[in-house]
Amino acid sequence: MEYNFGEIEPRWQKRWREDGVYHVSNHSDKPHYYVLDMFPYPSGAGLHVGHPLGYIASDIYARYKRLRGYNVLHPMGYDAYGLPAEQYAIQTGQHPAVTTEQNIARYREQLDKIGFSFDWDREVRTCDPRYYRWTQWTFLQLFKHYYDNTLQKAMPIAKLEERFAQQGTEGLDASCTEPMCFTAEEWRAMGIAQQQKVLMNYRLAYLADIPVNWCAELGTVLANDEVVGGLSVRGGYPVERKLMRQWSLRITAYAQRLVDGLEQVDWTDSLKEIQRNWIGRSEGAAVWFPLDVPANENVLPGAQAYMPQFDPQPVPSFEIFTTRPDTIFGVTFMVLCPEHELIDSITTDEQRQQVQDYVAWAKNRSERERQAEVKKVSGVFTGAYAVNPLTEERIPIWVSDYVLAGYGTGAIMAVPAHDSRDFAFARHFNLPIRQVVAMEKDAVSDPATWSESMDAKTGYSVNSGFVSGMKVKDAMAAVIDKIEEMGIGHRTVNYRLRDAIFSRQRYWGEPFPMYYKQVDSGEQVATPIPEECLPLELPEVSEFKPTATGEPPLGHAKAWAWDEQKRCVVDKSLVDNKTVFPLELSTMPGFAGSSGYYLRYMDPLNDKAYFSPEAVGYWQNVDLYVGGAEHGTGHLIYARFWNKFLFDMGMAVKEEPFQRLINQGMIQGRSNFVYRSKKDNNLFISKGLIKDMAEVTPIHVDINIVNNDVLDVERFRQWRPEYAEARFELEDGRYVCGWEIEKMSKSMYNVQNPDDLVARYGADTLRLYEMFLGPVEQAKPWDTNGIEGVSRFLKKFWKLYDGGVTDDENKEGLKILHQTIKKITDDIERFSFNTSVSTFMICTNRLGEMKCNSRAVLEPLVVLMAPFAPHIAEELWHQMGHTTTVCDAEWPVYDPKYLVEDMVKYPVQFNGKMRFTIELPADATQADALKAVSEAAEGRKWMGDAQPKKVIFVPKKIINIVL
RNA sequence: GCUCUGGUGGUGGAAUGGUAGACACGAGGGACUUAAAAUCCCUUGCCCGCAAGGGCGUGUGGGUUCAAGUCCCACCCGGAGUACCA
Repeated sequence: MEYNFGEIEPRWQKRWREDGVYHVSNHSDKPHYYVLDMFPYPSGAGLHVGHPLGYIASDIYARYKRLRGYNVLHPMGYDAYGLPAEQYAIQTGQHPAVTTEQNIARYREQLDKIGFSFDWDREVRTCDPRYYRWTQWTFLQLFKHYYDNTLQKAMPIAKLEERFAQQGTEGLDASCTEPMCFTAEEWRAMGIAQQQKVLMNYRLAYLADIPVNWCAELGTVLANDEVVGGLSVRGGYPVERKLMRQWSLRITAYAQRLVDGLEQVDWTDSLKEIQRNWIGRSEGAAVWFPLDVPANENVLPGAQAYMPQFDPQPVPSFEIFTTRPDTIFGVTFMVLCPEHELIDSITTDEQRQQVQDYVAWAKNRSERERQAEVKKVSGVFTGAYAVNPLTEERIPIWVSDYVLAGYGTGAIMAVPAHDSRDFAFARHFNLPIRQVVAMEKDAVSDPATWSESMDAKTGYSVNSGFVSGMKVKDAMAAVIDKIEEMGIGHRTVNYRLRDAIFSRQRYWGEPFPMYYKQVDSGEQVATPIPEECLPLELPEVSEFKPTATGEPPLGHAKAWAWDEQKRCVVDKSLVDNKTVFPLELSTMPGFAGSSGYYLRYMDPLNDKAYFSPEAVGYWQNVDLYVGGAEHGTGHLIYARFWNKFLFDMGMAVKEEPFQRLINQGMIQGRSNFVYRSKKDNNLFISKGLIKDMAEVTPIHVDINIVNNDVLDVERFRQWRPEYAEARFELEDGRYVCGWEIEKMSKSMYNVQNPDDLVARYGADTLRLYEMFLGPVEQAKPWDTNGIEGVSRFLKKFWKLYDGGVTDDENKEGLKILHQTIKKITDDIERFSFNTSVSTFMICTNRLGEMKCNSRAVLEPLVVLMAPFAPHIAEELWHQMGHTTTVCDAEWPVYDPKYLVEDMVKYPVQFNGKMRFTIELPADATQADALKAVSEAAEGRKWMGDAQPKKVIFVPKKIINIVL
C-alpha cells in the first residue's frame, strides 16, 4: 500500500478531535508538566512557515513528556487585541471584533492541519470578556496595592492609609513617584482629593503626568519611532512633547526581584543578559553637593527637595548619583539636566538669557533628534557654583541635555578624566581635566595630551587625598564610607528600567475599570468600579478614530458613564457628577492581556476567579515556554512582574512564571531572482551565464514557481503576462535563479504558506522538515530545497511496515532500535530535533536494508516517531493491532545490553561506526593495548566477526578502537 | 561604544577534548524503462598522482594537551540586543 498522507492525516485529526484525545484534566496521579507556546496575534495574512516552528518543537516535547507518563498541559489561544485590526477598522469601518474572529478561524484551520496536540477546550482569547475580566481585575489589584521596600512585597493600600493616619510617613520605605514627608496630623487634615493624590503616589497602578509625543492633527500619542525631526512619519504633522495623564505600572518597584529571579530560571544566558541590561542595575552612591551661595540665602526653590533628610544644617544642596564615587577628587564641574527644577533659582542674571534659551531649545528637541545628535556637544554655564564636599573646591554648574532627567537625579558630578561624555564636554568648553586614576601608582600624565578618557574601573587612585594609592575598588568603598560618615550621601542602587506606561488612546483593547468621581472640592478622583461588576465591557462606538476634540476613540461611545447607584454602565448624557460619572477613555496596551494568560489556561472556564488555588496548586508554573527572543524586553518582563505581583497576593505559587525557556530562531525569507538584461528588456539570463552583474537587473520572482532554484518558465509567463513573450537564455536547458536572504514578506514574493506544503507533502513531512532545517534556537532562512529528502524518508519508513510485522527475533534490529532510543531520547531532552530526524533516517535505512519486520523492533520505533510525525505513527500503531491511541503508549527504554557493557566505556557513535575507550594501566604499551582489544572483542558476542579497523594507542592508559 | 551570539564542503547542517564534514539537498555517473516520472546503486572537502598512496584542511595568529572545530589569549568578519543610564 502506498503512503497516502492525504487520507491518513485528516482522518486521524478528526478522530483525535472527536475522541478528545488531547483533553487534559487538572486531576491526575501522574506528575504534571506544562508546555506553553507564546500565543499568536491573529493577523490578516494568516500563518506562514515561521510561526509553526516553535509550535512543532513544543508539540514534540509535549507529546514526548506525555509518552513518558506525565499529565501534560499544552494549551493554545490568541493575543487578539492589537493595532492592525484597529487600523483596518479605521480604513474600512469593519468592526475589529469581526476581523479578529475571521482571522482566528483561519489560524485555527491552519493550525489544525499540522496536527498539534493542543487542548482546545482551554483556549483563551484576550478580547473575550470572560478573559479580560481578569485582566481588569488584576489592574484593580495593582491599583489597590503599594510596594513596601522593607518587606519586599506588595501590600494593600488600606494598610498604607492606616499607617498614614497613625504615624504619617515616619519610617516608611515604599516605592513611589515623588518622595513625600508628612505627619499623621497633616494626613488627617487633608481633604479626600488630597489624600487620594498622596495615595496615587504609591499605588502600583497609578495615574501620572508623563511626557509623550502628542500629534494634534492625528489626535494621538505617537511612539518615538513614529516621529522624525519633530514631524509625524505619517502625514508629516508637527509633534510636540506634552505632559499627559497616563496610567502607569510601577514595575520599577520589582526591579531588584526581576534581576534576582533570573538566577532561578533555566533560560539562555543571552536572554538573561538582555533582561539584565534592560533593567540596568548599577551600584553607586548618592551624594549631596552644597551650593555655593551667600549664607543667608538658604531658601532656594528646588534646592529644598534635595536637602539630606538626616542633615539638620540648612545648607541648600542638590543630589547627584554616581557609580564612581572614587573619582570625586577629579570633579571639575557639575551638570544638571535641562528639566532640573534648581536651574531657575541658581542661574545668575548675567547667564539667565543664555540658560533660558538653551532650556527652551532642549525642551523642543524631540527624543529622536536628541538621540540622533548624541555626538554633538551642547550646554550652557549657569553662573552658579557648587562645593565639592571632600575638597571644598568651588565647582561651576552647567546645564546640558547629555544628562537625562529620567535617570538618577538628573544631576551629575562630572569627572572628565574618567568619563568619556564628561571628557567630550570638557574638551568642547575648555574645562579643566584632572587625572585621579592611573593604571600604575606613578603613571600620571598630563590629561591635555590624552585623546580619550580612562573609563576603566581598574588601577589606582592618584591625586585623591586620603584614597590616593588605593586600588579603585577599595577607593570606592572608602569614599562612600567617608560620605556616609559625613552625612552627605549614601550607598544606593539605580535602575535603568522605567515604569510601564499603561494607557493607549485606542479602541481595540481592554477598557480600564475606572471612572472619575467628583468630590466636594470639585476635583476628580480616579475610582475603581466594584470588582463584582467586572467585566467592564468594551462599548460600541460610531467611529474608531479619535474624536474631534482629541479624545480617544472611546469618546465616541454613547453608553460610557458609570452609575454608582445602579452599579452599571449608562448613557453618557446622564453624567451629573453626583451619582453618574465619566469612565476612563483610554484602553490598556497589548501586553496587558498577555501578561497573565498562562495562569488562565490552568483554569480557563472559572467564572468565580482568575484561576482556582487547586488548579495553580497542581500545575504550579510553566515548565517549558517556547517563543521568540524579541519579547525579551517586553512581554517576558511584564509577565514576570505580573506573576510576582500575583505571588505577593498569595495567588501564584511560584515566583517565576516560566521555568525553562527556549527561544526559537526567526525564519527568514529566501527570495529568488531572475535577471533581466539591461540591453534587452525581453531577455532573461540564467544565473550561471551572467558575466557581469552590472549588465542585468535582478527582479524578485515568486518562490512558488521556482523549484530548487530552477524557474518554471511557463508559470513565470503566466505570473507576469508582460513577459509572456520574453526569451530565456538557459544553461543546461534550465533557467537557474539567484537567491538572497531577506525578511519574509509579501512584497518580496518569498512567503511560504504551510497549507500548500501540507497539501503537497503532508503535515508529518512539514513537521519533520521544519525540525530538520537546523537547530530550533537558530535563525535560518526558509528554503524548501531539502523537503524532498524528508518526504522520501517517510515513504521509506512507511514501507518498513508495509508487509506487516512478524514475531521474528532480530538481534541486529534490536541493536539498531536501542541505539535509536538512546539517541532520540537524548536529543529531545536537549531540544536537538534536527539530529533526531537524521537518526530516524539512518535507522530506517538500516532496518530497510536488512528487511527487518520484527514487531519487537518496529513497534517501539513507532512510539519514538509519534511526537515527530503523529499521523503516520498513529496509523501504523493501529495497523499493528492496537485499539488505543499511540499518544498513550509507553516511551521505550534504552537497554544497554544490546550495545556495549561492563568494562567498555562508551560513548557509542551512531554513524554505523562504534568507538569506545578502554582504560589501561598508565605504563601500558602498544602491545598491551592490542591485547586488551582482542580480549574485549572475544568476550563480546555482539561484535560478531568484526575486527578492529584501527587502533589508536596513546600513552596515559587510553586507547580508541574503531570498528 | 557596550553586551550577547555565531564563523566547518556548492547548500542546510553533524561532531560528551578522541576517524572533521554524520544526515539531507544539489551535482556527476550507472541500473530499471520504448521514454519520462518514481525507485535503486556508486562517486562527491581541496591539492598532487594512472594507481596504490601522499599532502592540506573547521575565519586569522598564538597557547594548553598524547590529542583542539571544541578549552585559553589576541585579532578579523557577520547577526542580535541596547545606547549620552553618570
